[in-house]
Amino acid sequence: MRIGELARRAGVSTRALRYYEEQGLLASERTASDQRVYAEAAVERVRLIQQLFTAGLPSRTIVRLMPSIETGDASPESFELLAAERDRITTAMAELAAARDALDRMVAIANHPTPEHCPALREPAWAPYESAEV
Amino acid sequence: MRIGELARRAGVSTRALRYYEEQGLLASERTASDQRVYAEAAVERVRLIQQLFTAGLPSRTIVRLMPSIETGDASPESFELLAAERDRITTAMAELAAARDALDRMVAIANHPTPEHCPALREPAWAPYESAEV
DNA sequence: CTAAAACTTGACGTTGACGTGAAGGTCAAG
DNA sequence: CTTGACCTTCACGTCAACGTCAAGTTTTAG
Repeated sequence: MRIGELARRAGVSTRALRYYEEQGLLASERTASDQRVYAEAAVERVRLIQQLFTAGLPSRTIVRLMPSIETGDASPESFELLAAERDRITTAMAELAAARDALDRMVAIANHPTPEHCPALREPAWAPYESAEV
Repeated sequence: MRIGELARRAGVSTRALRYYEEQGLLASERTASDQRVYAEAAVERVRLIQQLFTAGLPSRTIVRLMPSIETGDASPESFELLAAERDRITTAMAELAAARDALDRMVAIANHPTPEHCPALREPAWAPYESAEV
């Protein structure tokens, strides 16, 4: 398949696919007139790349994981990289949960007509801030 | 307190604090010679801002939430915004979990000497990709 | 009094994953 | 044959949250 069909099927732009190739994330065969040709597996490959981008992995890191993706082996460096990224993602999830809790506290307080009775007010991670004391 | 102390206590740079003020996220009093002066509550305020940044909220959105933060009220628009961001964070957490699972599958496969016996190979979200069929 | 530390505004630089033309070749259909 | 969809490379633009000088002022310590 050519680049337009892959883009549609994988849900990305053709520009993104050329960018992936430029970064060494996605190989392609070429026709006699230099048009890119992809195998079926490229669709899922692109979706995996997108997933890793969404998880905050930069392209350089994904490139370094490519050998493991292609061959299914685990060089000790790749393994370490996988573990490190796994930890980073877990940390990011915890930070998201903390931020969501902060928003939830704001919602809870906003819903209370008498905030004096709300225990969340006594853990003021978002303490009211009127102005500075000169 | 002045900007340097606030920066140290909140764990950010002075540049960041001036940026927050520029974006309307953090007010400050000024001395006669225009130096910034902050109240104690600014420390936690900055930490909240950092937490929301970490959660992916852009400064424009945080600015729009500021009235709720300051007054503790819930204008319907602020409430909608809070709910929308909460949902976005929940979605982001799910995406992170999915990416982490993908990395875990790679680890699991790498640990298997005989991948034919590994059931994860039959859900190839990361299907092997050698080259395109011309 | 003086030197260092801290502060001010202003303005350009960085990073990553693309967007967006420009200027032109290629390919299936009528 | 020609039109229009699709493709190529090249290259500059974008956005956000700051980093990093520059050049001058203010505050603090000795």
